Amino acid sequence: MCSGHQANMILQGSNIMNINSSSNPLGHQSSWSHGYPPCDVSTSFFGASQWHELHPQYWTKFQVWEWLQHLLDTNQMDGSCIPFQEFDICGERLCSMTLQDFTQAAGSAGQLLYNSIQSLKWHGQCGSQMLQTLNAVVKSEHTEPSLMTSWNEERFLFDGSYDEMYESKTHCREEITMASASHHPIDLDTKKQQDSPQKLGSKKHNPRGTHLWEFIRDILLMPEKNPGLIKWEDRSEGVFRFLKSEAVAQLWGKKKNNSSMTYEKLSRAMRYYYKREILERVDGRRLVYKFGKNARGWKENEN
DNA sequence: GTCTGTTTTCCTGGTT
DNA sequence: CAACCAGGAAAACAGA
Repeated sequence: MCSGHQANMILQGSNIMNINSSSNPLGHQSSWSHGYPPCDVSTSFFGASQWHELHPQYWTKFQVWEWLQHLLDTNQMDGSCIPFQEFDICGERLCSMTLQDFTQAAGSAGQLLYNSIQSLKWHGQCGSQMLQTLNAVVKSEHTEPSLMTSWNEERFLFDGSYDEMYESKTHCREEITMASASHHPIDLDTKKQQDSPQKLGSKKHNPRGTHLWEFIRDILLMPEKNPGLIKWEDRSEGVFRFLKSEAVAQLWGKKKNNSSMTYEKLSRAMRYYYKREILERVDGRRLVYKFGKNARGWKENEN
């Protein structure tokens, strides 16, 4: 997965970048970016997030989204815990929301969101105290130490942030059901005992990383940060097309720390998905693929 | 160390 | 001709 070296580069970039900086947080100029708009896709899509450096009031919609994602990641909640569609708002609006608003918008997760935003509003950052509070309320079923490390060491790596959100949807749906049924915060100490080992082991491979198809999906799901790499051809049918095939391959290679990745090789991996019905063939259309029945998390109103 | 699932690499041949 | 597609074979890789 992500090497420490790569991790450090990204982390450093995200920490030192400021709005006027033109430096590439990944530390080099990608050859494939030549000829593209002056936008490093690896930066704009994955790294160099600055929501944590700005007062929430000044967040863009996307930064609001990143904050939500951060909460999910940090607390090992999954995507269905927070209805992102309810937070298609900028920071100013977010800051004006009351606890009631949050609860209305996000149900049992509302309290967490409210606490977090209050802390950010008054302290300017998501401090450890905050995380402890959050962790006390929604704990992970995972116990690996890395998950409990400070978010600023881990959370801005482009590894795993979006996939986890989708991979554990089912799990969180249960959490939400439990929490709303009991009107109590989610107690995962109890829940942990209820989970069977098999269930916890259901995330067999790739617990933190991402599969190629998830990587592709996540690019598609972030239109604001997807500088023309891949686009939906038919959103409801899950049909999409590569616009910059080699750029996507390079980005994938960057994620896997493999500088020799090409679209040729990426597409071979994509073709393996046909058999597993993660993708369906789209005949006669170059660079066009379609999500299959075993691909999850791409539908607009999938829950 | 083995097993297994996934991805990478290389390849041949075909299509747009 | 370049770029892409299809899929076999085998190696590499990572997690269990």
